[in-house]
Amino acid sequence: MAPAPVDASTRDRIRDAALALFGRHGYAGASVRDIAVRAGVSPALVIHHFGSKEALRAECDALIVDEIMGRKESLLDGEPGDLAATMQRWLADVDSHRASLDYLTRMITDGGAAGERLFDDLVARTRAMIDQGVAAGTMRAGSDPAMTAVIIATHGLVPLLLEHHLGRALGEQGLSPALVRRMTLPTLELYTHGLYSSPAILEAASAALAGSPETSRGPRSDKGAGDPNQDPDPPAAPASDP
Amino acid sequence: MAPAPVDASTRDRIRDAALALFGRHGYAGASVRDIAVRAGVSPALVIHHFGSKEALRAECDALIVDEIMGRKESLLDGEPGDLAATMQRWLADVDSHRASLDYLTRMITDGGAAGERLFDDLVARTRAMIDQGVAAGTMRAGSDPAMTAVIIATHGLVPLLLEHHLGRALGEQGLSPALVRRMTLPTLELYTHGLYSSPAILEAASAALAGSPETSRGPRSDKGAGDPNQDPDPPAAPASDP
DNA sequence: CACCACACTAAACGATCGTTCAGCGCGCCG
DNA sequence: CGGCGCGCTGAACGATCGTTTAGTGTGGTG
Repeated sequence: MAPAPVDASTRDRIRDAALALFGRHGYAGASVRDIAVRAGVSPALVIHHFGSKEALRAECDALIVDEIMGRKESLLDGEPGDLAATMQRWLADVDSHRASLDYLTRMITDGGAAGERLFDDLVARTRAMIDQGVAAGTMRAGSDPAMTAVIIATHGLVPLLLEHHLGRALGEQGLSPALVRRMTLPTLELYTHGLYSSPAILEAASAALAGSPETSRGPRSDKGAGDPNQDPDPPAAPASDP
Repeated sequence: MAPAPVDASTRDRIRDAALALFGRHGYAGASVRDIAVRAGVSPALVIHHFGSKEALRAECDALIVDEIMGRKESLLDGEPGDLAATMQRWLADVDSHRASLDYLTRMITDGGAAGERLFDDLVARTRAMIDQGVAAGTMRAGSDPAMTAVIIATHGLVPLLLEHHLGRALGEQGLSPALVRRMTLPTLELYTHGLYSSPAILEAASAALAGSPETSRGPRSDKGAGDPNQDPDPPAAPASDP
């Protein structure tokens, strides 16, 4: 990896240092002084070049957006799947893109206009990819395409958001290439066969929601949440303890 | 909602204020003075009661863990699914549990021993639930049960982690009960039928991975290992840096 | 009443934050 | 050569941070 090439311009070195530290510690957690030390300059020079810490952040945002969306094509011109393709490429060698991926995670979690645009674009591209897959017959059409696209897109972000937990829970530190590869098959299994072996739960939930379209006081089956990790019994079963 | 009941003890009021502000702005983003103002006391009293800001955080952690795991049962005694069931109940009316859910999100994302234990426990319970489902015949057994449990568990956390984006992308603000309900069917569809209409992609990826178990120069099928969703990959956190 | 424990506060301390300021050195242009 | 722009720095400013200190009032107990 080449975090801080000495031959780069001083301004670029500061920007790269900011990108690395914002990504690792968050915007609030990375001080201008820390950034200056990493870039080998004085804190005053950081402000001199960028005007303020917030403006420096904006420039980092723009750089990452460029890197994700592709420098040469506009946001929506490429193939629908190329955002995912870009991320795939990044996955191939994690280490060299670690700073960018860290920063991307912060953009999505820290909240901000740039992060919102990035997320919305990711959802839009996922939606287009699904529509294309449905048209080609390789994917199933869901009952709520907009929501399905959001769900699929967010599921794709999980390894980014929970990298640390994923690595730790599986005996590695961080998200190694080996871990990424290990995720492939179980993920594809889930997206090919699902988890449930019968449509009983889906049908039960569907019937329950159709029966109580508004806030349901009645059926205890309001499983609303996004996870299937609810108890394996059908929606009618009550959930127990407080 | 009742954020600060006046009749509660002062100590509890401080703790509740800290929980709300830590959840909303993060640990670093919420100052002792802010917490004191919200609790209607002086900043010094916060330290007087809890010793330090970090100790206050620890008490908030413990409170939330208690609330999630259930006050009366030990962490692993209950039914395998009851952690998910608890989250289900919380999501059923998000507004009244807003502070706890926000804090839970921070615990998982901010990194810390309590958050790690929480995550690991969630994965363990998810694993147990899947094993139980497989034994009962209601779920399919995956090729990598440990990884499958991690994936399913993390997918369940998505609505929490990306609440803001989810709401915005779907035209609401935050995670409304209506939105939670709307997620139910598409999620269950995904977990029942999957996304792909044929096992072709899974089989291709399976063959490719079997052919190159170690660092693969990559199946040239552009989608090969990749599916729509896996985008991510994060950086690890090495120890050192200036 | 005397005494003390304790909830509680005002003020301040030292550290660190983002930012400003005055100035230094050096290369370029007249 | 003289001046000037500019990359760059050390020092400082004011704000805010977590925490400490010294102290006040009050209520219970001897």
